[in-house]
Amino acid sequence: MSRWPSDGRERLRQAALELFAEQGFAATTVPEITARAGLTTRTFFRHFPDKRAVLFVDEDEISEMVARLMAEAPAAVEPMALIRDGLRVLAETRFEGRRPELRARRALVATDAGLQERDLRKRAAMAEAIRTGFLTRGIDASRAALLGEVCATVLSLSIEEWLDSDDPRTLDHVVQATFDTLRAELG
Amino acid sequence: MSRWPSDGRERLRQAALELFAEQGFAATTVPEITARAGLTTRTFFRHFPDKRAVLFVDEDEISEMVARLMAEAPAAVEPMALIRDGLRVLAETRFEGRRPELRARRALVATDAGLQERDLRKRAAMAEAIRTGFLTRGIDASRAALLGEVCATVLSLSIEEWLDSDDPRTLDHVVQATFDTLRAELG
DNA sequence: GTCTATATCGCGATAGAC
DNA sequence: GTCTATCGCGATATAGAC
Repeated sequence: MSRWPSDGRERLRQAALELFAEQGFAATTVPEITARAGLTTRTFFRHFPDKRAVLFVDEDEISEMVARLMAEAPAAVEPMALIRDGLRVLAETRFEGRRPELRARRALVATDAGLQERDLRKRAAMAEAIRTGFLTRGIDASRAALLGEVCATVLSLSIEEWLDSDDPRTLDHVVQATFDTLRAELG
Repeated sequence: MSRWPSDGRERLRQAALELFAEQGFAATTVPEITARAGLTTRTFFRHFPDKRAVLFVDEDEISEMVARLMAEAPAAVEPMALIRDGLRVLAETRFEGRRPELRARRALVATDAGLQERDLRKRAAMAEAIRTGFLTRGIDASRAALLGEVCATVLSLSIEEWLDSDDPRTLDHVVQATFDTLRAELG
């Protein structure tokens, strides 16, 4: 057995989420978090690059998932079809069924400017992953960048609408509706 | 008369930009900046909310400009026409002729994650200003949000392309070309 | 203007897993 | 032995309170 209870990272995450919920993000200090987790301040920064990172542990996972989905799709699949299918998979595996949890997280992020900026970086990372995926598939640079940004935009707006409402539409339905609205707007 | 040469804010900004260029953003401390400007650390934070803000002094101005342009346009102007004209004005008054300066700024922002996040917030602020403008003009909420985001996306991608190349196209031309590409992509 | 809290990170030591 | 997680101490910068 280890001298220290294992999985310190997860204990730190749990403690941090509890404290953020109890007293807010800004009012919670790293020493408070580590005290609750039974660790030291220094240890916190070995696991997380900064205090905000606790709320964005899955940031990289989405980009990796996007990269994998795009790499695995047959070369013949057209860009917009790939986007449609990819967003459906993303919606079903990472969003559907988590509405309450995601709402709570959104409310917390809304309380702090630093968290909002970090959230924007997450969106940018997704756009970048899509751009890279299309470049790898042989799409030219400006088309790839445009597809990445539009895809990230449509997804984030759709998530907002989906979280705002209580109607039983799935996120994927909202995404398709957003694309339709966009087409109508530009056309 | 003041005991100190006036316009401390501008001296701070100059000193900061020099030091950022000489040694990088992260390696430059606020005490260093204020020492060069002949002021105290406290004075720096009276003028700027944080170290990054030095590079984003015009952040609010663009949002205000967007709000004004949208409020002044006749009610009969269609959304996409308003966007087209608004982006043209923005491109001509705030970007055209500043390519070298904007390139240097972009290179600096690229060196620091914190600066990139702040840059993303600037983009988000613009999208939000456009969204609010359309809401005021009576457009429904989801259309307004979509128009704001798409507009911000097209502008930022166009700026990137315009800064990347040395060709003599104006930013406004690149913006229109980006809209055309987007239409083709979705259609 | 001064003072202070807090975030962040570098370094060397230590404990246990393998 | 090596590798990794942790500790304890301390330094510095940012940022805000007073």
